Amino acid sequence: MTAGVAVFSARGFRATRVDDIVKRARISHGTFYLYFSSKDDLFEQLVAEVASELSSLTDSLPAIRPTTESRADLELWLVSFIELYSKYGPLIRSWTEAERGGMSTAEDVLGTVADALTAKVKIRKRKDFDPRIASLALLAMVERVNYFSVTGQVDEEVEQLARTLADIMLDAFFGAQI
Amino acid sequence: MTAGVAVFSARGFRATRVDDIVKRARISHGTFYLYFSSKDDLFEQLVAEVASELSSLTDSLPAIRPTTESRADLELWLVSFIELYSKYGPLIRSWTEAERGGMSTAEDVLGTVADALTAKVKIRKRKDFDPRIASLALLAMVERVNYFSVTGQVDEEVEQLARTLADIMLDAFFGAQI
Amino acid sequence: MTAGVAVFSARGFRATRVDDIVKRARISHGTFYLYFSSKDDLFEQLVAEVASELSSLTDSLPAIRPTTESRADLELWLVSFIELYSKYGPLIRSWTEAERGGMSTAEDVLGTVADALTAKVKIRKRKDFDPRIASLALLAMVERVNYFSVTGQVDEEVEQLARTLADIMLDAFFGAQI
Amino acid sequence: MTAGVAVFSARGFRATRVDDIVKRARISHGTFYLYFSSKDDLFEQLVAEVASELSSLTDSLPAIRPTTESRADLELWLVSFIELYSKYGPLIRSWTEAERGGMSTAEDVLGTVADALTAKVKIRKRKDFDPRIASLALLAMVERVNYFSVTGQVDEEVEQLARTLADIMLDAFFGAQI
DNA sequence: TATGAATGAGATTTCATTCAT
DNA sequence: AATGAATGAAATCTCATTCAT
Repeated sequence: MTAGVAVFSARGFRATRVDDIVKRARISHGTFYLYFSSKDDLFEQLVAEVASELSSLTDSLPAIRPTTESRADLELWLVSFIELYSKYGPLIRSWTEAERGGMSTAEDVLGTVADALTAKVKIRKRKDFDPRIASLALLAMVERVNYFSVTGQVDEEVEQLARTLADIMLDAFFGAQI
Repeated sequence: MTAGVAVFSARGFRATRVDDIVKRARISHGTFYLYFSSKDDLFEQLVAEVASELSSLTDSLPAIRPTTESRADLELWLVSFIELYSKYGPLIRSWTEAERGGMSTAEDVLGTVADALTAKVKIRKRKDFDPRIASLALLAMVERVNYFSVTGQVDEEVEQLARTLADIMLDAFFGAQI
Repeated sequence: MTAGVAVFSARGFRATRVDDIVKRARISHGTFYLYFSSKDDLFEQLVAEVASELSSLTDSLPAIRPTTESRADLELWLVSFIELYSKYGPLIRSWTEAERGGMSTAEDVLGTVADALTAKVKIRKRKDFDPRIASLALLAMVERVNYFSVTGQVDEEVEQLARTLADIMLDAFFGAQI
Repeated sequence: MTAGVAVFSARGFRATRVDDIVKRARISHGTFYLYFSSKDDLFEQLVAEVASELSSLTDSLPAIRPTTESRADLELWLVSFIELYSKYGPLIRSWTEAERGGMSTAEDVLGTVADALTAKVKIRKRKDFDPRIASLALLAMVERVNYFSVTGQVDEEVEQLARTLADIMLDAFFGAQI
């Protein structure tokens, strides 16, 4: 599974051959099929793992309020979120690869996280925009910034990133900096 | 090329067979190879087209200031940006699929747009965060929201989306609502 | 036909595409098929031309005797033979490419020349070897030496080559230098 | 590889389909590509093998002197050379087919053998001709005679052929029969 | 439990030939 | 008489999966 994460992340789902995976894992093709019924199966197991971690993280999302404590909580949560993305970001991207019939998509899962975030916004100072859209937007933001961070195109510390993103999120939700 | 956009968008790069493309274009395999030297070649031409449109759009990005006029300009620009994404979003996503050796990546191009955006922010009220990160973040946001919009998971009008996103961007840059 | 000789010579029969030929001749595919019913047809016409020239040359082969005059005649003839090979050598080689059903092969034609040569050897001083084998051998020799000459790996004048080859041939037939 | 020799010999490089090879070898296409990365690759491996055998044979070439012992040695060597040609002759011919970029050509290799032969001629009674040309010429002769022998157009025993060819060679080099 | 050679269906690509203009 | 875009049959090559050991 570790090899799977590595290779799917590097090449995307369709482009990775099970040969790539078994070579990296230093096992034989036969052994691969002893543990996974197919390439799809491995991918689905991986995705289930990510979805589950993402779901736990979602459950731990703090209430979002325009207060200093809430801000600190959000920053901490964002650090975890960013770290999850550091590990699984490219895998989640490859999950997005179109037409994987039946399987829940990365977008579905992120939609769920966005819904949770929406639900956590306790006070709405701004009546003029849909908090769900904002949530979606903000998660995308986290994801992308993390991607650039991972690829070395942005070189801030995780804590600094979390701070910047928390700023943007709180401004977005409450219309002014705390 | 139109058929190419359609099929690559629907199925992703690796998953589309040139047979899908020629069937949709109602031409033969032979004809396909008359105009494109390979499946990769078609994809690269498509990508070049998108990159070029994105580049033109980037050039037309207005100055970002905490004023009402600037806000209106930004909203208009965002409408164009969203529309470009409506057309090419899934293609850009499939562009991300795996290391496509040599070719400039979707991320590279978006990084350029982010740089342009950064340069357009004329007044910086907030000294505490990197405008480049903010730009990256905000574009990701636009992209994602658009995706949900295209797939029908969000059903606001383009204008309403542009308004919401402009709000978030200006708040992010200037720390307060105009 | 000129383009055909050039391209078949350079790439061999199977490897040349009619596209190569029409590009070099600066005509269209349509025009090609106006004059030749197929790629095979062009090749066969070319081959017929070569076979005919070779046949004329064969007819002019002088009697081979261990005399100074005969030697001079043979040298002159070899000059013509070498020149024919300079022009058509690679084409004849590509003619050799196996399995060209029905068509007379390059080997058949060279066999005919060898038979003619055999018939021209008027006096046999050496009873211990088959003049037909010698003829075959000697023609091969001319062909090969010419090939190296054409490709610049041997840089003697045609006349010098003819002299050397005449020496070998006469020695071969009569067992001693004239 | 055995199947490859057989089919390339019978049909030439371009004309043989990998389907011909796998059918003859009674394996699947997949298996073929397990061992050879392409049709070209198999051919190159075959060619390397031939070049290596030819090179060994070249190393064993005896010194050429106008003596009875030398003559016997040369005859023995020619038998080996003819036998090599019986096995690989048509393959070597198909090697000649067209520019096969990068790969050493059959002509290059034969040039090497000719150089070795030149170097082995210990005494030069005749100052009037280039031994390299003679060597080239003589090898061509062996090759061609062998071809006719293989195709049944000449039906002498290998030993008899070797004898005839040795005669021609020694006459050529020393200007008189031993 | 592990292996890896073998498979074959399916993908991409080539190119001689045609035919409407 | 000439064109060249279009064709499609046939070739090359890929890779997820199996199975005898």
